Parts: sequence; C-alpha cells; structure tokens
Amino acid sequence: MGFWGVTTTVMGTLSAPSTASRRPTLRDVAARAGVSFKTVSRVVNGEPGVSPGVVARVREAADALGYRPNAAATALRRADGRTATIGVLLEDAGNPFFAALLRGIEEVARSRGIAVFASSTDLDPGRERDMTRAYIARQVDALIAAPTEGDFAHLAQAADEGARVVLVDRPATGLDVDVVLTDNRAGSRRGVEHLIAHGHRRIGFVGRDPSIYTSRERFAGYVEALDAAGIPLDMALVRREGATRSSAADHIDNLMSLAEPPTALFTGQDLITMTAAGALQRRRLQDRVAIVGFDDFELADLLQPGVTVIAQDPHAIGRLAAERALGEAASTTTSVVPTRLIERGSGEIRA
Amino acid sequence: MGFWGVTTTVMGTLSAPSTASRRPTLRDVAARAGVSFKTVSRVVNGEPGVSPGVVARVREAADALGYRPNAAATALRRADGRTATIGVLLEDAGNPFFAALLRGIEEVARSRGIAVFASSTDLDPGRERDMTRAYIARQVDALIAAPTEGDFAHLAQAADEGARVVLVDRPATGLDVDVVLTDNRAGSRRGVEHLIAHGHRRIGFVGRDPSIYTSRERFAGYVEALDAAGIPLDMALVRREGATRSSAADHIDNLMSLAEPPTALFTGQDLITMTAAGALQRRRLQDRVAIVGFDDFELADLLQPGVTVIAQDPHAIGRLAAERALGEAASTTTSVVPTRLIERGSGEIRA
DNA sequence: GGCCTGTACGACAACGTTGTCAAGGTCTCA
DNA sequence: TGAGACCTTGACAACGTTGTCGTACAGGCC
Repeated sequence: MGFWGVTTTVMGTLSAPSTASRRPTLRDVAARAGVSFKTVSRVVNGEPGVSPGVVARVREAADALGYRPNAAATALRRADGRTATIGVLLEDAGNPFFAALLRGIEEVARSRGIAVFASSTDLDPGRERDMTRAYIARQVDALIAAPTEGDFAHLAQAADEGARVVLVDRPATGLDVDVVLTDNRAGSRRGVEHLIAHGHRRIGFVGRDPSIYTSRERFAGYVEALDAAGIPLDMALVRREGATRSSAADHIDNLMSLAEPPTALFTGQDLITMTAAGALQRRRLQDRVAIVGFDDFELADLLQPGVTVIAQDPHAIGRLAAERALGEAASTTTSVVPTRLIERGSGEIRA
Repeated sequence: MGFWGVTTTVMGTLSAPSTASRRPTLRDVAARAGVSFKTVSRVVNGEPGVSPGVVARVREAADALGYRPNAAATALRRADGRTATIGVLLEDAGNPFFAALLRGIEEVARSRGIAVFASSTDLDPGRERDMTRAYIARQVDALIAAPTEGDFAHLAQAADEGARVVLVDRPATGLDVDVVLTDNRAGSRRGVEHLIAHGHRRIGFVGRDPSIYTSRERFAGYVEALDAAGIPLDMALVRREGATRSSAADHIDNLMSLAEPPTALFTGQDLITMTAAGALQRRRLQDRVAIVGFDDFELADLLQPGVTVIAQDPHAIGRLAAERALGEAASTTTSVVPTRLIERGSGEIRA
C-alpha cells in the first residue's frame, strides 16, 4: 500500500521503443516506392494527377512502413494554417451539463476528423486566459468557450489570430462572435408560472451568484413571472449567494424557518435543486412544498415525489456550437436553444 | 425558429481578422529589438548567455507585438519530439465516472502546462483506432486510454512511436504498459459479502456484458463471495447481457417474477443500479429487497432508502494515470485503486 | 603586444510537409 | 510530321522554430 492506499506493482522494465528507427516520413515512403517525395505527398492527400499504378505502389509502401503524416509539419506548411484541431473551455467537464455539451461538440468534431482539446476553468479567469494562450500557441482552428466574467481580451486575441470563437452557455459583452445560449429567462419564467398556476404566491428563489450570467437571467425570469401575475417581489424569499452546494442547504433551512415560509421553491441550477430536494426531505416537507428546478438531472424521476424541472438540451448546444465553429464564417449569429418543462410531481403540489 | 426549434439571430458581418497582418514570428520580434532571431529564441526559452540589457529589449519587443511561439514549428524542430500534449480516450465523457476521471487527468496536466485531447469511444474499436491514429499524427507525448476489447495493435503502435501509453479502468492483454485499475473483484466481493452478512442467500446479479473486463471482474467477485460463504451459484439469478439502460429494467422485472425471487440484488454499474432502484420502486419493493451497486452516483443518498454502493475513486485514477503518463518512464507498473463501501440503507435490509 | 579563455551573439542547416513551377512524355489534329 | 495541349512527375523553396558551430570582442596573463 502506498500513495492513497493504492497498490502499485512493478511489471517489467520499459524497453526502448521496439524499433529504434525513427518514424517514417514522406521521403522514406518515396524511397521505397521509387518515386519523389512530392508524389507521395500527392497520394497521401488524395490530390489528382497521379497515375493509378503509381498510386498503388505508393499506398503499398506507405502501408508497409506504417506511415502517418506529421501533423506539426502539415500545420506549419499549410497556406490556410488549419490544424484540424479545436479548443474547448468549459466551467467543469465533471458537471453533467458540461459533460453532455462536450459530447455534442465531440460528435460533430469526430465526424469531420477534428481533434478536440478540452479543459475546465472552474470559473477562474486566470485559468481561462492561460488555456486560451496554450490553445493559440497550438493554432486551434476554433475555440468554443463558456466564458468567465471579466476580461475577454484573450478571447478577442484568439479571434484576431484567426481562430473562430464560439461562446456557449453565456455571452461575453463587447465581443462580436457566435454565441449559443439556452433561453434561460423564458425557461425560468415558464417554471415560475407553472408554480403560480398551481396556486402559489409565496415562491422562494435559490440561485447562484449574480455575477454569473445564467444566474442573472434565471432570476430575471422569476421576476418577470411574478410581475406578470401581479405578485410583489419579496426579497426575503430570495437567496442568491455562496457556493453551489453547501450553502444551498443552509438557504433552504433558512427560508423554511421564516415566520411565513414559501409554499414553493424555484431553484436555479441542478446541484442546488438536488440539495434543495434533500433538505426538504430531511424536514419531511417534500410532499407539502412544491419545487421546480432549472436543469434536468439523472434520477430526478426516482425521487419521491419526482422533481419537476426546466430541462436544457446541452447536447444540442454542443452540436450547434461545433457546427458553428467548423462551418462557414459568413456572419456572427446568436442561437437560442429552447427549454422544456418536465412535470414529475414536485412542481404540481398545490399551495 | 429553425433547426431543432432553435432561434438564430444574425448579429453582424464577420470582419476579416482585425489586423490583416499575420501573426508575429521570432524574426519580427528580432527586427524590432535589433537582434538576430536566434537571440530572441534564446530569450523566449530562457536560455543562458544573453546579456541583461538585450533580454530586456527582446522582452519588450515581444510584448509589444504580442508574440506567441508557434507550437507546430517547435514540435517539428525539437530533438526530443515533445509536444506538451496528451491524448485521452474514454468510453464516454458524458458518464460521471469517466467525467471525473478526465477531470483528474486535466488537473495534473494543467499543472504541468500540458494540453489534453479528449474523446469518447463508446466502446467502438474502430473509433478507438481512428482516434489513436489522429493522436499519433499529432505526436502526443502520452496516450491515456480505457481500451475497448479486441485489437490493441494501434495502441502498441502508439507506444512504438514513442508515446507513453497508460491504460485506465481495464488492462489490455499482451501489452506491456502502465495500467491504473480499480480493484473490481475485491470491491464486488465486499459488496456481496455485505449482503450475505445481512442474511441474504438468494442474491441476484445484474451486470454488463461479459465482453467488458470490469464486468467480468465484478462477476468474479460475486462468485468468490458466494463461494466463500458456501452458497451455490445459481445462474437463474444472474443477468449479464444487453445494453446498460433499457434491458436492466427488464432483467429486474424478470428476476422479481421468478417463483423464488432473490431477496437481494448486486448491480454491476451505476446506470444499472439507478435503473434497478427505479424498477424496485415501481414494484413497491424498495423496502423489502436489498440492493448494493457498484459505482457511487449523485443522489444515491436522496433515494428512499438511500442506495448502498461500492464507490470507486475515478478522480484519483485520473490523477494517478496522468502522473504515470507524464512522469519518468523507468518501468511499467500496474496500480490498483481500492474501493469503499458506503452504507445508505438499501444494502442493510435484512433477508 | 601576443596569446589564450570565456562570453555574447549571429549564420545556417534541419525538422517534414505543402505550394509553385518547370520538365518530360503522350496524345490530338492540322 | 510538327505544333500545341494535356497529363504525370520531380526539383526546390518555404513555413517558424531549435541545434550546432563559428566569430567578434573583452579581459587576463606572461
């Protein structure tokens, strides 16, 4: 037992690369096929103007030697500077929302032979800047980012360097690039209206920090819905600060301890929703206090009652963003992906 | 409304890269600083033998022009062929287990200035082969893969090309490379022993297809536990085929409809466990049939009863794999990461 | 002053590929 | 049969960087 209780067994000595010979190049293939290396280049790239017999000979030689083109040399030489590589900057690849988004990007990229760099920023602008620079150095063709707040100079620089920049999940003010967003405000409004339709007038809101764009939009939707129904906004029922996880439970406990507690809750993110559902369960209130959450999550239907949510479509966002990033760049667009209300029980509890 | 009900708004015409000038090179910086380009190269790489005054002048010129080294040219020229890039091949970046594993890799990579290519194979060997080739072409320094079954020739080739290969989650027979594994067999045995300790003797097993390594190991642990307790293996209680999700529910329904149904279930993967918990709920059996699942999952503690699991530590696996991939290559090792039993109620229901 | 040593810098080749252009051969048609 | 067009192939420069080597100059010593 060593590090972290991990057992490590030494298996064998690492041999030098089995064939000490370096990796074959165009010249090696050319020598074997008895042609010039430029002809091999043509065959490898499927360019026209090579006789069938020569193509066959070159193919054979390339296969025999296990030739693979050197991407660095290609990137260096190509006139258009394309590297068939894109960079992705997400908040957290471990979060189900971003994980699904990444999968959407990946699918489109793979179908076009594009490799994907991925990294998580954890909302740290410094990390975002460093990773953007690392991707610029590697000449990515496009950069898909869920931007942090603050300074977008590095994203602008990426665009200047010729990378196609596409923002997902949130826009960046003052940057004229493609954006793919969820309709946060309309979704949130829809969810709160759903609660109002079930007779609720004291509806608590628990969301993330207002410094986050999606958090602001979702709160705006909440305000709009109340306003449209003529219900005055009561800031005593609103909680918008602190870290996602630990503080959310405190917020719920706190709201439920009010002299006049809310009869329903609207939660602004999946992790908050889960925590809130847990907190209501602990207080045995899950069948009396209604809850609608933003973001769908695995198992929402297995809780009792099932959790009603406003579902986003992260997979579609990812696909759309990748198609934008890899498609023709005629003009910059903003795409808004709609949400879906999924009724499962918790949102249909009447006041 | 267009594609998928998505609203797309055209925002503006995409301008040509703001400064039509190409990106600055060593030569541009050299011209501005009044030195040779080789001197700039020395300054940029922090090599000794440059006088302080010249260093300052070069730094200033580089900053003024916004110089960033061209990674392709560096990779092409460097003697050791390092690109500060690694490739990661997972089964599915959208699955929480692999997402956490990827985050672990990412953290270690970022701390060392390494960029990470990520992609999902969905257990398709063809996809694994294609992506491996794409990464070889891009000269990754290391390849971290959760290998599919079958042909490992392409992984061997990656190793031949000088890439450090590290396997995670499952080994590949006949490949002498580093491996980082969960102790599947011991974990599974522990889980089944836990059920036996609570008086169960008819314990159902629902797992993934035996073609998957982890599935075989977990079943082996199940068999070992029964064997040690002197309980005969009853294949009528074992279900090991079909797709993860849809078929699992059928398997549970099927097991529970037996003349002598099992009093407890051991499930071999998170998705199966969730489905099984749902199926038991639908049959109102959640408080009568015990269940222990392999893999922890979000919300396992919010279900009623909470779901007892054998938890892996994917984050640790990722970190360990990345450290192996980026560290010194003295010998090949196999690291085994232990599991943890988390009691939450479902596994403590007595027979 | 001549010689040696060490330091600071520059010239140039090379990495493996793509783009440009030219050379040689075959074919067509007057 | 000769001119022109087309097709196939090769020679060579160039991409931006790092590695090797050479050169200029300052300082120390006899």
